[in-house]
Amino acid sequence: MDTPQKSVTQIGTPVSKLKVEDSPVFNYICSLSPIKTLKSIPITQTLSSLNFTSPPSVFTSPHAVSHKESRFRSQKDGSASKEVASIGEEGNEEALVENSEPAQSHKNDCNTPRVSNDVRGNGCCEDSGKDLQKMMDNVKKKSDTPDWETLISATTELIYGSPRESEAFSCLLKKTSNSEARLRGGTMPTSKPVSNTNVGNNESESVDALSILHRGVRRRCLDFEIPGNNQQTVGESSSSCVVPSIGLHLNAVAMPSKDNNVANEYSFSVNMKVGLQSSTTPLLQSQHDSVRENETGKDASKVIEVVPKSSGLVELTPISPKKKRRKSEQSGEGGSSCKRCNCKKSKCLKLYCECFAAGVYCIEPCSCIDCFNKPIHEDVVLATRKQIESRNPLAFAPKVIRNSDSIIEVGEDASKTPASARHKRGCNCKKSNCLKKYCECYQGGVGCSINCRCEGCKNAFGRKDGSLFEQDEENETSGKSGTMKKQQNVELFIPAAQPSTPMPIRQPLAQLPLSSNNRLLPPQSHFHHGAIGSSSSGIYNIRKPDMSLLSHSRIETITEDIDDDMSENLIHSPIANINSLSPNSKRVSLAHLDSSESSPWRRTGGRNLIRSFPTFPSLTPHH
DNA sequence: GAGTTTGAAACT
DNA sequence: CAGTTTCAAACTC
Repeated sequence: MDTPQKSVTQIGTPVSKLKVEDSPVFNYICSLSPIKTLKSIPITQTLSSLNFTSPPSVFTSPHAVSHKESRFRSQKDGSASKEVASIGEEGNEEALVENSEPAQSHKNDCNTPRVSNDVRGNGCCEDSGKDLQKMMDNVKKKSDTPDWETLISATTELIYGSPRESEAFSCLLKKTSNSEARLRGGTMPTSKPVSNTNVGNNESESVDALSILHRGVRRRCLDFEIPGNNQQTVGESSSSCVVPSIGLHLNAVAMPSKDNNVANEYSFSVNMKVGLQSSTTPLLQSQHDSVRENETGKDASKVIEVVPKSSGLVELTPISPKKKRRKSEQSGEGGSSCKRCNCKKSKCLKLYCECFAAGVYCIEPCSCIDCFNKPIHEDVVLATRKQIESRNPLAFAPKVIRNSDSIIEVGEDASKTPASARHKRGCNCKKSNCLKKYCECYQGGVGCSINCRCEGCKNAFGRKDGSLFEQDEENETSGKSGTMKKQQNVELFIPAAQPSTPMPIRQPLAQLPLSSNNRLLPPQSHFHHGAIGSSSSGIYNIRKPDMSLLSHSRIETITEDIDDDMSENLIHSPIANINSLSPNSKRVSLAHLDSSESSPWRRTGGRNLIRSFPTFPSLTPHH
């Protein structure tokens, strides 16, 4: 919460305010037409908007940044909508507000109520300067909303040169759900009118789209994620996708099973991107939701919808707690579900909470009680997190880590142990024989190792004693140690016992660049683990990495898919050249990127290459 | 859906 | 560091 304030403060600087207020044009415009207004206000705002996106903040605290933006956005949204309303009919205003709420609101307390209130509370046109300021104030109070819009607005501002314009634009976008509008929008005039019109008519449609977006973003309430969305929205329809914040995706990715890491990484990457880069959205889409893509017929709408979904959210649709769980079980395995917790006593501030452990905020689908793992309580979350980390620096680190060796192995010898990925601390199973998800190793799709203190280990992914799979087990005689490792089966792998259904081919793999995982396909969850960055990279904040974990922190996602879309997008880590095998055992080559490369996202021949930023950007040593 | 089992996390 | 308790997910019925 603190960090956001900074930005807020910046934004709220008197200077901008004065300018805005002073501008005669502004007043005039406000009262009359949004369009003009847009033109009237200039640079000042732009600057402030820029501030929001400013990279520094991002680095400082991804979370915070996102917050800022998100908040800002909500404000803007509110103001924008209000503006429209005021301009138009008052009656509509209410309607707008109402509509807007749904988008933002969540069942959970996450943010919703406030937003709506704020929106209503803000007067819009009266004084844009004041308005802005109010927004800032409100922002502080508000929780967070993810915000694409913020990004968009920022972007648009840049483009348009005036906050108002951008605002109008964003509004338009929202309403229309059409990115193209933006393009045309060069002329803002249309924008407001459009919005008004929409208000009365298409509102629901546009609102829905927006809501979807919002939800997607908020789902996890990960700030980082939002930015990406925004961008997407903004840039979107055009081929240039917005740079999405990976965060979104992460969430999505993360969800399936426990994979905090993933989420973290994404978020991180998001931060990096906050600056508004071009996006990779497609990736997301492809990764998680190629399916969904089909749903929307229109590009623009498509974009919008897709984003959220990919972001993780799956959960656009509210789900009852129970379903939640089930869903997580099911979809989770599929790899596309989100994390949802069901905490009752931990307030979601302990590692018991999957969301917290994963470095993500609890969201709507969570059925937790007295949840503090929300943007609103950011400070608490961060503090708790620190505390836990102080106790155990690796608490939020990926649970599954790859051996440094693995890299080498990957490139050269597929044959090596599948187990190159191992659980950080090892399990301590006594009764489950490491054959159930109670076992973290099993759940993570990795074999047990020396670190494990399990009894009667029968881990299908590799037993403590060194045997690889259950098959071995069954074959017990042959199974024992190392011989088996060599088989390529491993690569293709999927333990017979594997609980989860085979990963969809198209399913993206988030993997640790280093690990041999690339070759292995663990049960669904596997990829999560691999992918996952530690919380350290986390959503909540970025901190210096554990060197030991760094390698993991990067994500490599490769989508290989049957679906064209999917296949086209690749996310990979900058770290090293890695040849990874898809589940199919197809080889997916990752271009090796240097971490140094400025832009994470790359397009190659029409294919989108998305690179995730290293969790720890500069730090990545990797070996 | 309720209850049980399990093992990690937290606590002492 | 070991033992115990707490917790929530995983699992069973």
